[in-house]
Amino acid sequence: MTEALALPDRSARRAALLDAADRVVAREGLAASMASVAAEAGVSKPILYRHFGDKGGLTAALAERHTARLWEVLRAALGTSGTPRDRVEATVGAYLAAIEAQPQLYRFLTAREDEPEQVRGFTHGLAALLTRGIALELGVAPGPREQVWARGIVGMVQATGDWWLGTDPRGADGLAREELARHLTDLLFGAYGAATR
Amino acid sequence: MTEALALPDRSARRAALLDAADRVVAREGLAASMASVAAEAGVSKPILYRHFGDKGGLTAALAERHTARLWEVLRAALGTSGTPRDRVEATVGAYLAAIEAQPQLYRFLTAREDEPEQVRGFTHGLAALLTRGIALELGVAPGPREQVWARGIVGMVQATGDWWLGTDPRGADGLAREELARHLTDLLFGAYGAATR
DNA sequence: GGTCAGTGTTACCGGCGGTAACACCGACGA
DNA sequence: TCGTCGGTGTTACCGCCGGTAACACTGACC
Repeated sequence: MTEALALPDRSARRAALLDAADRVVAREGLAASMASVAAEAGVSKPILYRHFGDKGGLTAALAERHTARLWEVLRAALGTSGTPRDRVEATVGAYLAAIEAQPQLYRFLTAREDEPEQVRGFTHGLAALLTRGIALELGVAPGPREQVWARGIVGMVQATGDWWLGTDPRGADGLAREELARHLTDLLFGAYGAATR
Repeated sequence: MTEALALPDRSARRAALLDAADRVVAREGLAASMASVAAEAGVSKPILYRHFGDKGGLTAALAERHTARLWEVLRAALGTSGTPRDRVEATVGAYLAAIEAQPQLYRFLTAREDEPEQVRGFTHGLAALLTRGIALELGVAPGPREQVWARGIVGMVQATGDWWLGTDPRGADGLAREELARHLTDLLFGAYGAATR
């Protein structure tokens, strides 16, 4: 009974809280605290905790909200016509474009998610998606090899992306996004091995 | 009360403090705090801070102490006779063996090193080492491509290693170290691209 | 009109990284 | 013999964090 009234209200509030979290994360990045999110939303902390449980819950909710859009972009990139290499390069480039557009958000989402087997997690979801994608492209069932490859590729792109965001675009090591994507794709397609042969 | 310590000079004290830090990190991992390190060493916090400046300084000192040994191991692995692929697999395996032997330590050292351009850093050092190694193996001067590849490989191995340490060795996704190293080496040598062709 | 669930608040907790302020002690010049 | 002075140690604190207990208000329902 009361739920019929509470539910729409709750979901609207939740959206408003997430809006506030978005703004704070965009402004403060990794340093975004629960207190600042609450202040930004014009409410007090316990409201935040009643909605999301703890900070991990807020992070997960934030991730869900943004990954939907990222999934679409990545899926589109994976659907690129051309060689498998083209598809990988497009996908890597799309991911890099996403983190370049909202660097603070992605730094926040990929920040060391503390040990307690947080099944939900941005990186975890990304790896799971990629595991399926790889298995599909290879035409096999997902196994340990696909899992390892997916984790590895995600780690590789995240690590280089993180480093890249910290470099001066105009500095000596300034690198265009396309060039970074090309180097990474080369690596994934055995350019290192080929060069040493 | 505090008796003792036949006038240890600064470097001896420093070594004792690092010994204590080693023990605490091995025991508490990421949760290791400055207070516990001080307690373990039987001194008070300000002593720690006078020696290392801040927590980043302690971490850097800990890293220097252990990376020397790791560098040797990796260099030995890179000197393996055989194909380039053999060398890469041996190197990846050596790194995985190191983090398997002291998981808590490596989790601590690779934990998100906060933004403030901490030039010293375990991951940074590793990437720099690998950049030179790759350039050497390719017979070229280190450039953007080598930097990207090094960062990428380090990120890839760290990410998978981290994930692997968290899996149950006896579980369904239990994976032997050698198998993980082999999958990663396959990936680096273009097995994914080859399989999709 | 009294009860009661839900929504909101304030004010607190323990723990963190980091530091100010003070106590002690041996060396040394008068 | 005394006084000062620098180095080494301590205690006790700061501000901030994530998280919560305890209480105030409000409005629907018997």
